[in-house]
Amino acid sequence: MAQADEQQEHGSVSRETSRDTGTLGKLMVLLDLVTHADAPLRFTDILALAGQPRGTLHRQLGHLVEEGLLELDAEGRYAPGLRLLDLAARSWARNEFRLIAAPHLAALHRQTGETVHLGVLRGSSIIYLDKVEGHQPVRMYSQIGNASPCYCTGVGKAALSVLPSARLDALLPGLNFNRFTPSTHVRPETLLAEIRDIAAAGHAFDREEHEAGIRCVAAPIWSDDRSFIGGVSVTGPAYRLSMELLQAWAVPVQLTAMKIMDEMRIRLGPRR
Amino acid sequence: MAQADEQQEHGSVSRETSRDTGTLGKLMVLLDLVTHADAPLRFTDILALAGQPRGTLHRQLGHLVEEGLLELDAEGRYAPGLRLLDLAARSWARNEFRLIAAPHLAALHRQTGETVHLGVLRGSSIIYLDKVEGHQPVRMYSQIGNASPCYCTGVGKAALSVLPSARLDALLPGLNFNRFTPSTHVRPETLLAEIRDIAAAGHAFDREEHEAGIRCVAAPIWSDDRSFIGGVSVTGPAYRLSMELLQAWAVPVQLTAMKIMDEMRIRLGPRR
DNA sequence: TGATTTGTTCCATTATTTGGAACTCAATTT
DNA sequence: AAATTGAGTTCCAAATAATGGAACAAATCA
Repeated sequence: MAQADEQQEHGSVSRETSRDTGTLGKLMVLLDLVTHADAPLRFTDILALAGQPRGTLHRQLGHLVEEGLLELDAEGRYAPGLRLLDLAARSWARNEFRLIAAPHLAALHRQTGETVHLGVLRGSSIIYLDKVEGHQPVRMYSQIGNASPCYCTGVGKAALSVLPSARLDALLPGLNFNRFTPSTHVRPETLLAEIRDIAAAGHAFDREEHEAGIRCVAAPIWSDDRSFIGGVSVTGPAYRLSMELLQAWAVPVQLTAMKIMDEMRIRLGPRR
Repeated sequence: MAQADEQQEHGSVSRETSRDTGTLGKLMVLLDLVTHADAPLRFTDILALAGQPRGTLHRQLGHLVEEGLLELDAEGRYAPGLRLLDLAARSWARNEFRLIAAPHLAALHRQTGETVHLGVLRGSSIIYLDKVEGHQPVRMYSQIGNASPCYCTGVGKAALSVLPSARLDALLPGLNFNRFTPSTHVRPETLLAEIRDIAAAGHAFDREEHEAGIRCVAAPIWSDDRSFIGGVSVTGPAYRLSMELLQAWAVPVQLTAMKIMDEMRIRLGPRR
């Protein structure tokens, strides 16, 4: 089983590295297809995308629908199912890392007045686990649970800066750089150079690299054995957050990250 | 210590009606086991709960972990995986019903100043799809995605009131009533009687039936063919929301439900 | 009306899952 | 230190489920 070890899926790209998870793997490919689409898919659309025999696909989709992972509307279109929400809600509610971090995020928010994010590195994506923001009407799922690329987000670059070099070397070639803004990294070399600087400084900036007009400063959070890597950030509009201000906030952001790590060692054991 | 932040409702727990979804069904049982537990489970715990041969279980869990649906920590304990968050975020972001309802929920919130919920009936549970609330620090997953029983929530009882009687008759005997507060319904007869009243009135109250000190008024939302049933509600603390006030709010809540239904007919087609 | 696209069912073949047992490794007891 | 227990992992013939081609409906089009 010469399988790629651990790193996986870069965003919405198809999974070339087919995992050896038997039947489940095939079904997850379908689930990904439907959830990554930006509109409900007809049977034939999926047929073309999945490239499987009609009979097989029909049964697979039927199973996914019966389990509530997909939903089939009256017009015969497949959409992500509500079962996913229930499962995710439980996953989130109990996540130990998030629970530990929550009070520290709140404190950082009070200190800065800007939006605070908590994210985890998963493969080459950052999955946002929590955020604390102001009074705007809540659109939480718009961030929480969302997977963003690691190469153009503050939390992502901070996370990469504490990744063991072997894993970093394995991950970099697999990235497919997407130029979101003029300042997005698009070459592994420049990214790697910045990651070195970040590792030395202990914090990372997002200089409008993911979204024009949005800046952030982030610090990495990691377990001793690097089996867990994430980060915390303060984000806001560029007109309000000068680079000087962000530079000043690097200290409280790093302190927050350290407090979270300290508590993780206490609560989850120092080992890992 | 990480547990217990969540009220544990176990609505339709064990699946007696083993679905015919082959391998997927068996894996989903495991996923449910782990996500419904209130702490990470060790291999042996799951072995006891699932009642399967060790070899089989080991491979199944391995597949779930490899797909990111479960996570295995350094101490050998299984917890829900982050992949679920990503999937759910996409499911939520695109949900047509939620998107249609959102502006109407916001309007209702402006009108009442209290928390507004949007929920969908799924089996015998209400899954909350959205909420609009005040300025308190956001704990959104604490509601969104959460499955609550239908017999003791405003949205749930409103939903039941528009359920075709055949489906209601099929659903009632399967409920296992859990007395959350002194006023929780615990017998199908009294629940059925109230549902009749709700059907006549067009709105439902939650008189501290799910959580002591919390009241709400809700109205049902349904598609013509009843393939889709949900509801909208205004919720708040009993000391602030007298029954008279709730009674007065029944009108705007019902109006909100109707506006949402009107727009659903336009956007999703009147057929269903 | 016939032709075409779309969705569904069937079933022999094939591949995966199953489950008992043997094995490893660590912790605990004698 | 040796033996015992407990927890987790690996193996492989047998049982079972998935596969995919083709035939069958059902809608849509020309």
